[in-house]
Order: sequence, then C-alpha cells, then structure tokens
Amino acid sequence: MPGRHRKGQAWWHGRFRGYGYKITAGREIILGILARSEKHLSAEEIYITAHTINPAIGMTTIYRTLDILSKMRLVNKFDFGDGRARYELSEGPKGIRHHHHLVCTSCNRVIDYTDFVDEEVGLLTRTEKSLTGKYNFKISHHLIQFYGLCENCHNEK
Amino acid sequence: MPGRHRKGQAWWHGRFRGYGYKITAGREIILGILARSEKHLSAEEIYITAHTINPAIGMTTIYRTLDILSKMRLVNKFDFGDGRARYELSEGPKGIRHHHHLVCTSCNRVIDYTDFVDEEVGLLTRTEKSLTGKYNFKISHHLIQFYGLCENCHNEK
DNA sequence: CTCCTAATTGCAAATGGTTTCCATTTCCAA
DNA sequence: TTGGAAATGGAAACCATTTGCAATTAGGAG
Repeated sequence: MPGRHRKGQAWWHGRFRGYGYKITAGREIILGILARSEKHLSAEEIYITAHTINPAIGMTTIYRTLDILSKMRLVNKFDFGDGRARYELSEGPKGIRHHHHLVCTSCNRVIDYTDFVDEEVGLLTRTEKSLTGKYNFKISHHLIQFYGLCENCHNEK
Repeated sequence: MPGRHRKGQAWWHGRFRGYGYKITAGREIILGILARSEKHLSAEEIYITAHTINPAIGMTTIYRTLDILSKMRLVNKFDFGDGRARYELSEGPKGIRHHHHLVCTSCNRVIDYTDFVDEEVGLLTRTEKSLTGKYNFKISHHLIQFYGLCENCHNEK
C-alpha cells in the first residue's frame, strides 16, 4: 500500500507532529493532490482540485499550507518565469526520483530530466561541503535549472 | 579605458543594433548603473539611482529596459525569494566573473561564490550537450543556486 | 470522553511588484 | 531634414499572494 504506513497513517504525519503542526482535513487533501500529481502545480491549480474535493477549502489555506510544507522541505517551490509559483513534492514514502528542470523561456514549458543528475548531485555535494565551511552557511537544498527554447518554440520562428 | 570601444561607443551598442533596438539616454543610464554596481539590483533600486541621474526616467522604462536586456541575455534576472526580481549584468567588455549564489532562506541575503564554478560549468556543458540532443531543446543559459541559513540567521536561533 | 486553548481557517480587503494604456516624444535611416 | 516606427512617462490596471479578524477545530490534559 504505497503512500501509507501501518495503521493508515499517512507517511508525513510524523513529520507534521515533529514540527508541531496539526493534521487537518485541508492539509490532508493538499498533500494528497501533490502526491497524486507528478508535477509543477500552481497554487490555483491545487485550489481548484481541492475545491472539488471539499468546497469549504479556501485559497488562503492553500497558500498557508504550501508555505509550511516548503518550510518543512516536504515541498519544493519553483519559479519558472510565468508569474506564479509552482509546487512539487520533494520526497515521498517511496522516494521521488530526483530531477532537475529544462524551462522554455518562450512558452514556459517545463521538462523534467534525470540525465546526469547523479553526477550533478555528486558535484553539488562536494561544493556544498566546501561552501558550508568557507561561508559558514548551513545549506539545505539546491536548485539547478536550464533555460532555452523548446522544440516547438525553436521551430516556429 | 575599460567598458568602451574606440570612438566612445559603449561595448553593447553593437549588440543593441543587432537586435534592432534603439540606443536611448534611458537605456544608457540603466546599463551604466548595472555595469557600475556589482550585484543583484532590484528594479526599484535601479529606478532610484537612475532617477537621481535623470529625473525624467520613469519606472516603466526601467522594467521595459530590463526586459529587453534579459531577452538579449545581457542581463540575468534572479528570484531570491523576497518577492522582487533582481538583475545582474551577465557579461561585460572585460568579462564578469562567472559565479553562482548562496541564498539565505531566512533573511534573503545572497552570497556570490566562484568555488567549483569551473567544475560545475564543465559538467553543465556536458549535460547541456546531452539534453540539447535528447529533448531538442536549445539551451541558452543555466541557473545554480544553493539555499540555506547564513551565519547570522543560523546562530540567532 | 469532555474541555480548553492555541492553532487553523475562510472571507474579504489590502498589498505591492509588474504590466498595460495611450498620448507624446525621440531615434535614426533614407 | 524628415517621416514613421520605436520608445517613453504617468496613471491606471493587473493579479498573485498576504493579512486582519472573527469563527471553527485539532488534540492534549484531566
């Protein structure tokens, strides 16, 4: 039964308690949506889906929940340049495949890629270690993104 | 005379003409501000400085100019998470040192670093080549950023 | 199981960075 | 020098996100 631990407890309940956050219906729904979808949802998209599940959920809750999820590093927040933030589960019970993004600067399409990610992460880990010592900076995560024109946008001009 | 070519032509004039953009007083001033400053200016900061040089310049021009500069890849636009975009010259006549950023998720302070950048760029170049072929994506630039807590923020809790 | 209280929530209003409208001014090729 | 496209400024519009506040709820204490 992927996504759950024994006793029907969602895998993230413990983490919530650790942070002192309460487990509410709204938060369950939002996490569920993020877990089910595989990519890059905007707050509004999450709101729309959540709303069909439970019309009582307001936009404010979406934003506030996404905020604490980011703080907990359960969710990654991205800026792909289209004026709205995008959210993606950063991990899960069975482990989400670590990936990076290719962002089209013309149509804002985003492609996930995993090629070379291991190499990239290896190098970043070494860099991290070095920077942590040098700047006394406690690094929690990183971001790698490539920008350019996707096939469509490149052709149509 | 760094920053200029013969005849007093700023180094970026040719590039402007290539794109069909006109060279105006406002644009000269904005480029000048970016070239003089070494880091991460917001549109408002640029506006304030530009305004002291020539009070006729409006905010709109700042945004529009930064936009075409980004399109020309003369300027890099960053999101450090404080709700406003930051701009930085991406290159110059004498070559700006390529660097990446360490972003404090608590106070939004940004530290430039150049450690390992050569290695990073080497790997990224290989990755780029591979991704370009695989996804038919014409890559123009990349972004690497580390997030975490800076010395101050880490200590004060 | 019931209570109590701090945490959470929804709604509406406020925010604030960025974009758009449009009439006027400016650049620059011919 | 001149015509017309490009650029500009000020004000209004946009719109994703945040905030104020009163009502609701989760969940530990008893």
